[in-house]
Amino acid sequence: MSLAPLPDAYRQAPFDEGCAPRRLLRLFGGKWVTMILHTLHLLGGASRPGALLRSIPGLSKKMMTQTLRDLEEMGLVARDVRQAMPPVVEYRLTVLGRKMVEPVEMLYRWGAEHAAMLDRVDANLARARKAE
Amino acid sequence: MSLAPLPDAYRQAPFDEGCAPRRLLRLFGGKWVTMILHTLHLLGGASRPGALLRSIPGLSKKMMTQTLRDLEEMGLVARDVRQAMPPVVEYRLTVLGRKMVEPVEMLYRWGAEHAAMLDRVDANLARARKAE
DNA sequence: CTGTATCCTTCACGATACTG
DNA sequence: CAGTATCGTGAAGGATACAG
Repeated sequence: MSLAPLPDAYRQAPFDEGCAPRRLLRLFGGKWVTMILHTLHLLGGASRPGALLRSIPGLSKKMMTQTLRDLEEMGLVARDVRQAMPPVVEYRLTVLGRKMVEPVEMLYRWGAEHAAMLDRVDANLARARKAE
Repeated sequence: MSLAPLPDAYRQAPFDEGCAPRRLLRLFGGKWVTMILHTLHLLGGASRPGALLRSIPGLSKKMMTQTLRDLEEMGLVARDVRQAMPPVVEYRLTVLGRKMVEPVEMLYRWGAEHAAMLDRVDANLARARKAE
């Protein structure tokens, strides 16, 4: 899996504080951001909070809404509300959001294809910690 | 940029706590992990700590050594020491490390190619925060 | 069902100073 | 030059209970 030549912008200042890659990683830094984007993408169309919550083991109601709010502010996710009792709420990716999902999908794909490698990394870690 | 069909392992349990993608993201969670891997890769061959430190704005000596130790334990980075005064130390990616660099490079590449999109995300965020 | 408000704990990170 | 030790802080995340 060899990589194509790097674009110019990449060569210029790949290490600066505010460079694009660092900003991207910062954006994905939160524990649930990528999970939620990825799930919204996989479920497709509009998703209700309950479904989202059930789809992501370990995710709490609080962290879900908090993360969704952040994604909303970034313009990656839209929230639709239909007043009723009980209320009906749906979340969906915006156009911008669908584009930002690309790198997330890359990561998920790569991770799934190289699970064995991650096993080795974990095994190395466990052995090293034990040797102390 | 359309994506190929998903591999089976990816379909099976993409949401579980211990699934490969989540482990990958967890591995990259540290603030400096990806930066250091990426830099070791770009510099190529063996790198001295000083050079590394100078290449990554904002990185402190402490966080550098700490992160390098972690990467060593994972088997991604090797440390060569030549006893002398002053001592000569070099870090290089292992075979495993060179493979694990792939997803990092993907992120950097994508980030660089879509800097404008990241600008929009940041602008959205700034506007939303200001509107409060 | 969806969302908010508190409280509390943890730990990742940074600043600083010191050793060989 | 490389590395360690120590202390302090903020922010992220989890548990719980409540509200519309």
